[in-house]
Amino acid sequence: MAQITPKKNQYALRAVFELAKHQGRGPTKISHIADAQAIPARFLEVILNKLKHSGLIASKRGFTGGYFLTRSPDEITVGDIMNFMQGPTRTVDCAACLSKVNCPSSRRGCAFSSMWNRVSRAILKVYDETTIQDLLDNDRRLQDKRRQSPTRASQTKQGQCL
Amino acid sequence: MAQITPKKNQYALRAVFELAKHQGRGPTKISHIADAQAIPARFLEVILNKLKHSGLIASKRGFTGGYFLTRSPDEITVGDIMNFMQGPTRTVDCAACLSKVNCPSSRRGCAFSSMWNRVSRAILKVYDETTIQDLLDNDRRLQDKRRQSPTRASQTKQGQCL
DNA sequence: CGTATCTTGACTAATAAGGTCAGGAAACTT
DNA sequence: AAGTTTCCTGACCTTATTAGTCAAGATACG
Repeated sequence: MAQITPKKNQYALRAVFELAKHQGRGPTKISHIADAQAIPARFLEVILNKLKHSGLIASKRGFTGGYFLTRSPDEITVGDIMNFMQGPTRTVDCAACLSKVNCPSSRRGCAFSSMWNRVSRAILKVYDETTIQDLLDNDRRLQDKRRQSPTRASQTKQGQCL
Repeated sequence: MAQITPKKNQYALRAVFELAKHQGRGPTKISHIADAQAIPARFLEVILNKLKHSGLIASKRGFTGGYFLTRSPDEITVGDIMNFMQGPTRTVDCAACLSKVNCPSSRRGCAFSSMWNRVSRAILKVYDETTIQDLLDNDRRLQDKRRQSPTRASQTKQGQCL
């Protein structure tokens, strides 16, 4: 099935989400994030390292080291993460043009370009409107629900679902 | 770069678009569509054949054969094509869930699921709102513009741009 | 010093996308 | 009826992208 966004980006998002959970309580280790969010640790190393270059997260080495957010969760949007992870914008020059060289899209568009642009913007809009804090709130709300009426689902290990 | 939708789907859309251009003038041959829309002919065979199973298009064999639409272009949406091309919906069960087995998404959701669902719906909405006729109208409008102020871009072979 | 952590780039494996081929079946033309 | 032109079908191949691993190094703490 066509994925909305590559796993790598999902991992990045979930890692930031996990960091947000620990916000204010010192650095969080890769190994912990990997565990909590069910991400292959070695792969996560690569991702977090890349993500560091965005400035959204920072790190500290050594025994008490780990990663942490540089801003509060309500000042980070999903869009910040997604945009960084997939180079600059899917929006420009005729999003899905097959032959960018000959496509005069940016000046005049082609029959399809306006639709692709609307799609791109629609996706971006959702990402930009969603902050990490929103996700934390979702999470909290769901946990409360589960506490009220526990089921088999509530036993499931954390971090399985993106 | 991450593609919004695979080329196969883009080809399908462009093929239907091309058929719409010839609507009412008898079947259009694969070879013509392939040519007009710059799609590899052999690949297009596969795509059109699949698309036939959606009922959106039909075919006729033999010397005067080819493909044609079964409804008028304003009764076909891009969503019809996209939905058919990529199996049933990207929306259900936690669109991007990593571990569908353990994910209780459909009943309770996870912190991320509501966002993924909003993304899916946003995409689908654009697709569903756009008819093939809309694309034809775009195309017509752009051609008129070009006729008024011809540039190098206007010389470009047709069908390069999705 | 020793251990635990991040850092980095190069490497490999798996999967999906993109595309091709050959042989057959229908339908028209003459 | 013969021949040609088209669609039909499934199996096949190739390439690009995604996913993931590894090893050696650098930093920091105790």
